Amino acid sequence: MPKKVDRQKRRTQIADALMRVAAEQGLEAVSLRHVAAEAGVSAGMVQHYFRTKDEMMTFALDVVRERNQIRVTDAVTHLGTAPSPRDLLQTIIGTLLPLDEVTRADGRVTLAFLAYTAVRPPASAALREETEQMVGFIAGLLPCPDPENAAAGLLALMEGLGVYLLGGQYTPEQARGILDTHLDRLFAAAPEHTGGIVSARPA
Amino acid sequence: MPKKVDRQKRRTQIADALMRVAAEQGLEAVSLRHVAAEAGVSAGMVQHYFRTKDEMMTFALDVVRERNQIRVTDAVTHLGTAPSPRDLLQTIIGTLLPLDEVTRADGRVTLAFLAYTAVRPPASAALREETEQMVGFIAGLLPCPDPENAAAGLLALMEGLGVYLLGGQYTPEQARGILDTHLDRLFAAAPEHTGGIVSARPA
DNA sequence: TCAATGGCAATACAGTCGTATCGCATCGGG
DNA sequence: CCCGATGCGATACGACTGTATTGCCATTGA
Repeated sequence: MPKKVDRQKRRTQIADALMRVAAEQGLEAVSLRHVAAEAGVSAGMVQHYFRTKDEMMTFALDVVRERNQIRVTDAVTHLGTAPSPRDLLQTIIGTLLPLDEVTRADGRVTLAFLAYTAVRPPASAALREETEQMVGFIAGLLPCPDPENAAAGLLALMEGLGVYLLGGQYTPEQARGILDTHLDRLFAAAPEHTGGIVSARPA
Repeated sequence: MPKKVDRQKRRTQIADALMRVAAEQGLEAVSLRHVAAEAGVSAGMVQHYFRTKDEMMTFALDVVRERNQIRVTDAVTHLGTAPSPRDLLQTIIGTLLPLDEVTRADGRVTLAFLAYTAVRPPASAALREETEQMVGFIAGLLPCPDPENAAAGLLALMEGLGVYLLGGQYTPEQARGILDTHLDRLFAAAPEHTGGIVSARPA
Protein backbone atom coordinates (compact mmCIF):
# COMPACT_ATOMS: atom_id res chain seq x y z
CA MET A 1 0.00 0.00 0.00
CA PRO A 2 1.40 3.37 -1.00
CA LYS A 3 0.89 6.73 0.64
CA LYS A 4 -1.45 6.76 3.55
CA VAL A 5 -3.26 9.99 4.32
CA ASP A 6 -5.50 10.80 7.22
CA ARG A 7 -8.76 10.30 5.47
CA GLN A 8 -10.94 11.63 8.24
CA LYS A 9 -8.86 14.77 8.53
CA ARG A 10 -9.12 15.52 4.83
CA ARG A 11 -12.83 15.00 4.93
CA THR A 12 -13.08 17.41 7.82
CA GLN A 13 -11.01 19.99 5.94
CA ILE A 14 -13.38 19.76 3.04
CA ALA A 15 -16.38 19.97 5.33
CA ASP A 16 -14.86 23.11 6.83
CA ALA A 17 -14.65 24.67 3.41
CA LEU A 18 -18.25 23.68 2.78
CA MET A 19 -19.30 25.41 5.96
CA ARG A 20 -17.42 28.54 5.01
CA VAL A 21 -19.18 28.66 1.67
CA ALA A 22 -22.54 27.97 3.29
CA ALA A 23 -21.97 30.65 5.92
CA GLU A 24 -21.16 33.28 3.32
CA GLN A 25 -23.43 32.44 0.42
CA GLY A 26 -25.92 29.95 1.68
CA LEU A 27 -26.31 26.26 1.15
CA GLU A 28 -27.49 26.57 -2.42
CA ALA A 29 -24.08 27.99 -3.34
CA VAL A 30 -22.47 24.79 -2.14
CA SER A 31 -21.25 22.81 -5.12
CA LEU A 32 -18.37 20.40 -5.49
CA ARG A 33 -16.33 22.93 -7.41
CA HIS A 34 -17.06 25.81 -5.06
CA VAL A 35 -16.15 23.77 -2.04
CA ALA A 36 -13.02 22.51 -3.73
CA ALA A 37 -11.94 26.04 -4.60
CA GLU A 38 -12.63 27.24 -1.07
CA ALA A 39 -10.65 24.33 0.33
CA GLY A 40 -7.86 25.05 -2.13
CA VAL A 41 -7.96 21.61 -3.65
CA SER A 42 -9.02 20.14 -6.94
CA ALA A 43 -12.61 19.19 -7.63
CA GLY A 44 -11.44 15.67 -8.31
CA MET A 45 -10.09 15.42 -4.79
CA VAL A 46 -13.40 16.37 -3.24
CA GLN A 47 -14.94 13.69 -5.35
CA HIS A 48 -12.31 11.27 -4.19
CA TYR A 49 -13.24 11.77 -0.54
CA PHE A 50 -16.98 11.98 -1.01
CA ARG A 51 -18.44 9.74 -3.64
CA THR A 52 -21.55 11.84 -3.80
CA LYS A 53 -22.57 15.34 -2.87
CA ASP A 54 -25.17 14.06 -0.47
CA GLU A 55 -22.48 12.13 1.37
CA MET A 56 -20.52 15.34 1.72
CA MET A 57 -23.58 17.19 3.00
CA THR A 58 -24.38 14.55 5.55
CA PHE A 59 -20.81 14.49 6.75
CA ALA A 60 -20.74 18.27 7.11
CA LEU A 61 -24.02 18.17 8.99
CA ASP A 62 -22.50 15.71 11.43
CA VAL A 63 -19.45 17.93 11.84
CA VAL A 64 -21.64 20.91 12.68
CA ARG A 65 -23.51 18.95 15.31
CA GLU A 66 -20.29 17.57 16.74
CA ARG A 67 -18.80 21.06 16.95
CA ASN A 68 -21.77 22.35 18.89
CA GLN A 69 -21.53 19.46 21.31
CA ILE A 70 -17.85 20.11 21.83
CA ARG A 71 -18.48 23.80 22.32
CA VAL A 72 -20.96 23.03 25.05
CA THR A 73 -18.82 20.53 26.94
CA ASP A 74 -15.83 22.85 26.62
CA ALA A 75 -17.77 25.72 28.10
CA VAL A 76 -19.03 23.55 30.90
CA THR A 77 -15.63 22.21 31.88
CA HIS A 78 -14.08 25.68 31.71
CA LEU A 79 -16.66 26.76 34.22
CA GLY A 80 -14.93 24.92 37.02
CA THR A 81 -16.43 22.54 39.50
CA ALA A 82 -19.91 22.69 40.88
CA PRO A 83 -21.24 25.84 39.23
CA SER A 84 -24.74 26.93 40.07
CA PRO A 85 -27.39 25.60 37.68
CA ARG A 86 -28.21 29.13 36.72
CA ASP A 87 -24.64 29.99 35.75
CA LEU A 88 -24.29 26.69 33.98
CA LEU A 89 -27.33 27.33 31.84
CA GLN A 90 -26.33 30.89 31.10
CA THR A 91 -22.93 29.74 29.94
CA ILE A 92 -24.19 26.90 27.83
CA ILE A 93 -26.81 28.93 26.08
CA GLY A 94 -24.51 31.89 25.71
CA THR A 95 -22.09 29.56 24.00
CA LEU A 96 -24.69 28.30 21.59
CA LEU A 97 -26.11 31.68 20.64
CA PRO A 98 -24.70 33.51 17.61
CA LEU A 99 -23.45 36.49 19.57
CA ASP A 100 -20.17 37.23 17.80
CA GLU A 101 -19.08 37.02 14.20
CA VAL A 102 -17.57 33.57 14.60
CA THR A 103 -20.61 31.96 16.14
CA ARG A 104 -22.80 33.90 13.72
CA ALA A 105 -21.14 32.12 10.84
CA ASP A 106 -21.83 28.80 12.52
CA GLY A 107 -25.37 29.91 13.16
CA ARG A 108 -25.95 30.67 9.52
CA VAL A 109 -24.71 27.22 8.63
CA THR A 110 -26.93 25.62 11.24
CA LEU A 111 -29.92 27.60 10.02
CA ALA A 112 -29.22 26.57 6.46
CA PHE A 113 -29.05 22.93 7.49
CA LEU A 114 -32.22 23.35 9.49
CA ALA A 115 -34.05 24.38 6.35
CA TYR A 116 -32.22 21.63 4.48
CA THR A 117 -33.36 18.87 6.82
CA ALA A 118 -36.87 20.28 7.06
CA VAL A 119 -37.57 18.86 3.62
CA ARG A 120 -35.47 15.71 4.16
CA PRO A 121 -37.07 14.02 7.15
CA PRO A 122 -34.60 11.11 7.42
CA ALA A 123 -31.71 13.53 7.90
CA SER A 124 -33.28 15.07 10.99
CA ALA A 125 -33.25 11.95 13.17
CA ALA A 126 -29.93 12.89 14.74
CA LEU A 127 -31.20 16.40 15.40
CA ARG A 128 -34.17 15.00 17.25
CA GLU A 129 -31.97 12.86 19.42
CA GLU A 130 -29.65 15.75 20.17
CA THR A 131 -32.54 17.94 21.27
CA GLU A 132 -33.95 15.18 23.41
CA GLN A 133 -30.65 14.76 25.22
CA MET A 134 -30.38 18.47 25.71
CA VAL A 135 -33.88 18.72 27.14
CA GLY A 136 -33.13 15.96 29.57
CA PHE A 137 -29.92 17.57 30.71
CA ILE A 138 -31.43 21.01 31.17
CA ALA A 139 -34.48 19.61 32.92
CA GLY A 140 -32.18 18.27 35.61
CA LEU A 141 -30.99 21.79 36.34
CA LEU A 142 -34.35 23.48 36.68
CA PRO A 143 -36.17 23.80 39.96
CA CYS A 144 -39.58 24.33 38.36
CA PRO A 145 -42.51 22.00 38.46
CA ASP A 146 -42.56 20.06 35.18
CA PRO A 147 -38.89 20.69 34.43
CA GLU A 148 -39.14 18.93 31.08
CA ASN A 149 -41.60 21.49 29.92
CA ALA A 150 -39.50 24.37 31.17
CA ALA A 151 -36.35 22.89 29.65
CA ALA A 152 -37.97 22.46 26.27
CA GLY A 153 -39.23 26.02 26.49
CA LEU A 154 -35.80 27.33 27.36
CA LEU A 155 -34.31 25.48 24.42
CA ALA A 156 -36.97 26.86 22.10
CA LEU A 157 -36.33 30.35 23.41
CA MET A 158 -32.66 29.89 22.68
CA GLU A 159 -33.38 28.71 19.16
CA GLY A 160 -35.66 31.66 18.53
CA LEU A 161 -33.13 34.10 19.89
CA GLY A 162 -30.59 32.56 17.57
CA VAL A 163 -32.83 33.02 14.58
CA TYR A 164 -33.59 36.62 15.43
CA LEU A 165 -29.95 37.36 16.13
CA LEU A 166 -29.04 36.04 12.70
CA GLY A 167 -31.80 38.05 11.09
CA GLY A 168 -30.63 41.17 12.86
CA GLN A 169 -33.97 41.62 14.59
CA TYR A 170 -32.41 41.46 18.04
CA THR A 171 -29.08 42.81 19.18
CA PRO A 172 -26.75 40.64 21.26
CA GLU A 173 -27.53 42.84 24.27
CA GLN A 174 -31.25 42.38 23.78
CA ALA A 175 -30.85 38.65 23.43
CA ARG A 176 -28.76 38.43 26.56
CA GLY A 177 -31.31 40.52 28.44
CA ILE A 178 -34.19 38.34 27.28
CA LEU A 179 -32.35 35.20 28.27
CA ASP A 180 -31.53 36.70 31.66
CA THR A 181 -35.11 37.64 32.34
CA HIS A 182 -36.32 34.21 31.35
CA LEU A 183 -33.83 32.50 33.61
CA ASP A 184 -34.88 34.85 36.39
CA ARG A 185 -38.43 33.72 35.94
CA LEU A 186 -37.51 30.06 35.87
CA PHE A 187 -35.38 30.24 38.99
CA ALA A 188 -37.58 32.65 40.87
CA ALA A 189 -40.54 30.34 40.54
CA ALA A 190 -39.16 28.02 43.20
CA PRO A 191 -36.04 29.32 44.88
CA GLU A 192 -35.53 26.34 47.17
CA HIS A 193 -37.37 23.29 46.03
CA THR A 194 -39.38 21.95 43.11
CA GLY A 195 -42.72 23.43 43.96
CA GLY A 196 -43.71 26.76 42.54
CA ILE A 197 -46.02 29.48 43.71
CA VAL A 198 -47.01 30.47 40.23
CA SER A 199 -48.57 28.58 37.35
CA ALA A 200 -51.58 26.84 38.80
CA ARG A 201 -51.79 24.50 35.81
CA PRO A 202 -48.71 22.28 35.48
CA ALA A 203 -49.42 21.45 31.84
CA MET B 1 -54.05 48.15 -25.59
CA PRO B 2 -55.03 44.54 -26.08
CA LYS B 3 -55.93 41.91 -23.59
CA LYS B 4 -55.75 43.06 -20.06
CA VAL B 5 -54.99 40.46 -17.44
CA ASP B 6 -54.82 40.90 -13.72
CA ARG B 7 -51.10 41.13 -13.44
CA GLN B 8 -50.97 41.03 -9.68
CA LYS B 9 -53.18 37.97 -9.58
CA ARG B 10 -51.01 36.08 -12.03
CA ARG B 11 -47.92 36.96 -10.09
CA THR B 12 -49.55 35.69 -6.92
CA GLN B 13 -50.53 32.45 -8.63
CA ILE B 14 -46.94 31.92 -9.65
CA ALA B 15 -45.72 32.81 -6.17
CA ASP B 16 -48.13 30.22 -4.79
CA ALA B 17 -46.61 27.59 -7.01
CA LEU B 18 -43.17 28.67 -5.86
CA MET B 19 -44.20 28.25 -2.25
CA ARG B 20 -45.59 24.80 -2.96
CA VAL B 21 -42.30 23.75 -4.51
CA ALA B 22 -40.31 25.29 -1.68
CA ALA B 23 -42.48 23.61 0.94
CA GLU B 24 -42.03 20.19 -0.61
CA GLN B 25 -38.49 20.22 -1.88
CA GLY B 26 -36.82 23.25 -0.39
CA LEU B 27 -35.84 26.57 -1.83
CA GLU B 28 -32.94 25.20 -3.83
CA ALA B 29 -35.41 23.21 -5.90
CA VAL B 30 -37.10 26.43 -6.94
CA SER B 31 -36.30 27.14 -10.57
CA LEU B 32 -38.24 28.96 -13.24
CA ARG B 33 -39.11 25.73 -14.95
CA HIS B 34 -40.12 23.89 -11.79
CA VAL B 35 -42.30 26.75 -10.66
CA ALA B 36 -43.84 27.04 -14.10
CA ALA B 37 -44.62 23.32 -14.18
CA GLU B 38 -46.10 23.45 -10.68
CA ALA B 39 -48.21 26.43 -11.68
CA GLY B 40 -49.27 24.65 -14.86
CA VAL B 41 -48.01 27.39 -17.13
CA SER B 42 -45.18 27.77 -19.58
CA ALA B 43 -41.73 28.77 -18.45
CA GLY B 44 -41.93 31.73 -20.77
CA MET B 45 -44.95 33.01 -18.93
CA VAL B 46 -43.17 32.98 -15.60
CA GLN B 47 -40.42 34.91 -17.24
CA HIS B 48 -42.98 37.32 -18.62
CA TYR B 49 -44.26 38.18 -15.16
CA PHE B 50 -40.92 38.18 -13.40
CA ARG B 51 -38.04 39.53 -15.39
CA THR B 52 -35.59 37.85 -13.09
CA LYS B 53 -35.62 35.00 -10.64
CA ASP B 54 -34.62 37.28 -7.83
CA GLU B 55 -37.66 39.45 -8.54
CA MET B 56 -39.82 36.34 -8.24
CA MET B 57 -38.16 35.37 -4.98
CA THR B 58 -38.62 38.79 -3.48
CA PHE B 59 -42.24 38.88 -4.52
CA ALA B 60 -42.88 35.46 -3.01
CA LEU B 61 -41.16 36.54 0.17
CA ASP B 62 -43.52 39.49 0.39
CA VAL B 63 -46.50 37.25 -0.20
CA VAL B 64 -45.44 34.98 2.65
CA ARG B 65 -45.13 37.90 5.01
CA GLU B 66 -48.43 39.33 3.88
CA ARG B 67 -50.16 35.99 4.41
CA ASN B 68 -48.88 35.77 7.94
CA GLN B 69 -50.08 39.27 8.70
CA ILE B 70 -53.50 38.44 7.31
CA ARG B 71 -53.63 35.24 9.27
CA VAL B 72 -52.97 37.15 12.46
CA THR B 73 -55.50 39.90 11.89
CA ASP B 74 -58.07 37.32 10.81
CA ALA B 75 -57.56 35.33 13.97
CA VAL B 76 -57.82 38.45 16.06
CA THR B 77 -61.04 39.68 14.51
CA HIS B 78 -62.60 36.22 14.72
CA LEU B 79 -61.94 36.32 18.42
CA GLY B 80 -64.70 38.82 19.01
CA THR B 81 -64.54 42.05 20.88
CA ALA B 82 -62.41 42.74 23.92
CA PRO B 83 -60.75 39.39 24.43
CA SER B 84 -58.42 39.00 27.35
CA PRO B 85 -54.78 39.71 26.51
CA ARG B 86 -53.93 36.16 27.40
CA ASP B 87 -56.48 34.65 25.01
CA LEU B 88 -55.45 37.10 22.36
CA LEU B 89 -51.83 36.09 22.58
CA GLN B 90 -52.63 32.41 22.68
CA THR B 91 -54.72 32.74 19.56
CA ILE B 92 -52.19 34.80 17.66
CA ILE B 93 -49.27 32.57 18.44
CA GLY B 94 -51.31 29.44 17.90
CA THR B 95 -52.13 30.78 14.48
CA LEU B 96 -48.51 31.41 13.62
CA LEU B 97 -47.18 28.07 14.82
CA PRO B 98 -46.87 25.18 12.35
CA LEU B 99 -49.32 22.95 14.19
CA ASP B 100 -51.16 21.31 11.31
CA GLU B 101 -50.09 20.15 7.88
CA VAL B 102 -51.19 23.37 6.19
CA THR B 103 -49.32 25.71 8.48
CA ARG B 104 -46.40 23.30 8.49
CA ALA B 105 -46.02 23.82 4.77
CA ASP B 106 -46.01 27.56 5.33
CA GLY B 107 -43.52 27.12 8.11
CA ARG B 108 -41.15 25.23 5.88
CA VAL B 109 -41.35 28.04 3.35
CA THR B 110 -40.74 30.64 6.03
CA LEU B 111 -37.79 28.69 7.39
CA ALA B 112 -36.34 28.37 3.92
CA PHE B 113 -36.66 32.11 3.40
CA LEU B 114 -35.13 32.73 6.80
CA ALA B 115 -32.02 30.90 5.72
CA TYR B 116 -32.25 32.64 2.36
CA THR B 117 -32.29 36.13 3.83
CA ALA B 118 -29.63 35.27 6.41
CA VAL B 119 -27.03 35.48 3.67
CA ARG B 120 -28.73 38.39 1.88
CA PRO B 121 -28.86 41.17 4.46
CA PRO B 122 -30.75 43.72 2.34
CA ALA B 123 -33.68 41.32 1.97
CA SER B 124 -34.21 41.10 5.70
CA ALA B 125 -35.10 44.73 6.30
CA ALA B 126 -38.80 44.04 6.00
CA LEU B 127 -38.47 41.12 8.39
CA ARG B 128 -36.87 43.37 10.96
CA GLU B 129 -39.65 45.88 10.70
CA GLU B 130 -42.29 43.19 10.99
CA THR B 131 -40.72 41.81 14.14
CA GLU B 132 -40.43 45.28 15.64
CA GLN B 133 -44.12 45.92 15.06
CA MET B 134 -45.01 42.60 16.56
CA VAL B 135 -42.90 43.22 19.64
CA GLY B 136 -44.56 46.57 20.16
CA PHE B 137 -48.02 45.10 19.82
CA ILE B 138 -47.38 42.20 22.16
CA ALA B 139 -45.65 44.42 24.68
CA GLY B 140 -48.88 46.35 25.03
CA LEU B 141 -50.65 43.18 26.13
CA LEU B 142 -48.24 42.07 28.80
CA PRO B 143 -48.54 43.08 32.45
CA CYS B 144 -44.89 42.39 33.23
CA PRO B 145 -42.26 44.89 34.13
CA ASP B 146 -40.24 45.61 31.00
CA PRO B 147 -42.93 44.39 28.64
CA GLU B 148 -40.72 44.92 25.60
CA ASN B 149 -38.29 42.38 26.93
CA ALA B 150 -41.03 39.90 27.73
CA ALA B 151 -42.66 40.44 24.34
CA ALA B 152 -39.41 39.85 22.49
CA GLY B 153 -38.87 36.74 24.55
CA LEU B 154 -42.33 35.45 23.79
CA LEU B 155 -41.76 36.01 20.10
CA ALA B 156 -38.43 34.22 20.23
CA LEU B 157 -40.05 31.35 22.08
CA MET B 158 -42.65 31.15 19.35
CA GLU B 159 -40.01 31.11 16.65
CA GLY B 160 -38.08 28.39 18.41
CA LEU B 161 -41.18 26.30 18.90
CA GLY B 162 -41.86 26.69 15.21
CA VAL B 163 -38.41 25.47 14.30
CA TYR B 164 -38.62 22.47 16.59
CA LEU B 165 -42.11 21.65 15.40
CA LEU B 166 -40.86 21.60 11.83
CA GLY B 167 -37.88 19.49 12.78
CA GLY B 168 -40.16 17.03 14.56
CA GLN B 169 -38.37 17.56 17.87
CA TYR B 170 -41.53 18.71 19.58
CA THR B 171 -45.08 17.48 19.10
CA PRO B 172 -47.92 19.98 18.70
CA GLU B 173 -49.14 19.02 22.16
CA GLN B 174 -45.74 19.69 23.68
CA ALA B 175 -45.48 23.01 21.91
CA ARG B 176 -48.91 24.06 23.11
CA GLY B 177 -48.03 23.02 26.64
CA ILE B 178 -44.79 24.96 26.57
CA LEU B 179 -46.53 28.04 25.27
CA ASP B 180 -49.22 27.68 27.92
CA THR B 181 -46.71 27.42 30.70
CA HIS B 182 -44.82 30.42 29.46
CA LEU B 183 -47.95 32.52 29.24
CA ASP B 184 -48.84 31.37 32.74
CA ARG B 185 -45.52 32.64 33.94
CA LEU B 186 -45.87 35.95 32.15
CA PHE B 187 -49.37 36.62 33.42
CA ALA B 188 -48.80 35.21 36.88
CA ALA B 189 -46.00 37.63 37.47
CA ALA B 190 -48.45 40.46 37.95
CA PRO B 191 -52.08 39.38 37.95
CA GLU B 192 -53.49 42.86 38.37
CA HIS B 193 -50.97 45.52 37.65
CA THR B 194 -47.51 45.92 36.20
CA GLY B 195 -45.50 45.07 39.24
CA GLY B 196 -44.45 41.54 39.85
CA ILE B 197 -43.70 39.51 42.91
CA VAL B 198 -41.05 37.48 41.22
CA SER B 199 -37.93 38.44 39.35
CA ALA B 200 -36.18 40.94 41.53
CA ARG B 201 -34.08 42.29 38.66
CA PRO B 202 -36.23 43.95 36.00
CA ALA B 203 -33.55 43.53 33.34
C1' DT C 1 13.90 -2.97 -8.57
C1' DC C 2 9.45 -3.40 -10.01
C1' DA C 3 4.66 -4.27 -10.14
C1' DA C 4 0.79 -2.67 -8.03
C1' DT C 5 -2.02 0.10 -5.49
C1' DG C 6 -3.84 4.33 -3.52
C1' DG C 7 -3.95 9.48 -4.08
C1' DC C 8 -5.28 12.70 -6.96
C1' DA C 9 -6.02 15.61 -11.32
C1' DA C 10 -8.29 16.19 -15.64
C1' DT C 11 -11.66 15.59 -18.69
C1' DA C 12 -16.11 14.12 -20.61
C1' DC C 13 -20.99 14.02 -20.39
C1' DA C 14 -25.77 14.76 -19.95
C1' DG C 15 -28.73 17.65 -17.71
C1' DT C 16 -30.45 22.00 -15.61
C1' DC C 17 -29.88 26.58 -14.64
C1' DG C 18 -31.08 31.82 -15.61
C1' DT C 19 -31.56 34.88 -19.25
C1' DA C 20 -32.19 36.82 -23.95
C1' DT C 21 -34.50 36.75 -28.08
C1' DC C 22 -37.67 35.75 -31.46
C1' DG C 23 -42.37 34.79 -33.26
C1' DC C 24 -47.00 34.74 -33.28
C1' DA C 25 -51.41 35.46 -31.80
C1' DT C 26 -55.00 38.74 -29.94
C1' DC C 27 -57.37 42.68 -29.04
C1' DG C 28 -58.01 48.05 -28.56
C1' DG C 29 -57.76 52.79 -30.14
C1' DG C 30 -56.98 55.89 -34.18
C1' DC D 1 -59.72 48.63 -40.84
C1' DC D 2 -55.54 48.07 -39.25
C1' DC D 3 -51.35 49.44 -36.48
C1' DG D 4 -49.17 48.47 -32.69
C1' DA D 5 -48.88 47.22 -28.04
C1' DT D 6 -49.37 43.39 -25.20
C1' DG D 7 -49.73 38.33 -23.61
C1' DC D 8 -47.38 34.43 -24.09
C1' DG D 9 -44.98 30.27 -26.06
C1' DA D 10 -40.67 28.40 -28.03
C1' DT D 11 -36.12 28.24 -28.63
C1' DA D 12 -31.20 29.37 -28.14
C1' DC D 13 -27.18 30.20 -25.42
C1' DG D 14 -23.46 29.96 -22.19
C1' DA D 15 -22.57 28.81 -17.59
C1' DC D 16 -22.82 25.54 -14.17
C1' DT D 17 -24.33 21.31 -11.99
C1' DG D 18 -23.26 16.17 -10.20
C1' DT D 19 -21.27 12.05 -11.71
C1' DA D 20 -18.36 8.78 -14.35
C1' DT D 21 -14.17 7.75 -16.46
C1' DT D 22 -9.43 7.94 -17.47
C1' DG D 23 -4.66 8.28 -16.56
C1' DC D 24 -0.50 9.84 -14.26
C1' DC D 25 2.41 10.02 -10.16
C1' DA D 26 4.30 8.55 -5.93
C1' DT D 27 4.99 5.31 -2.76
C1' DT D 28 5.44 0.82 -0.85
C1' DG D 29 5.69 -4.35 -0.19
C1' DA D 30 7.87 -8.15 -2.24
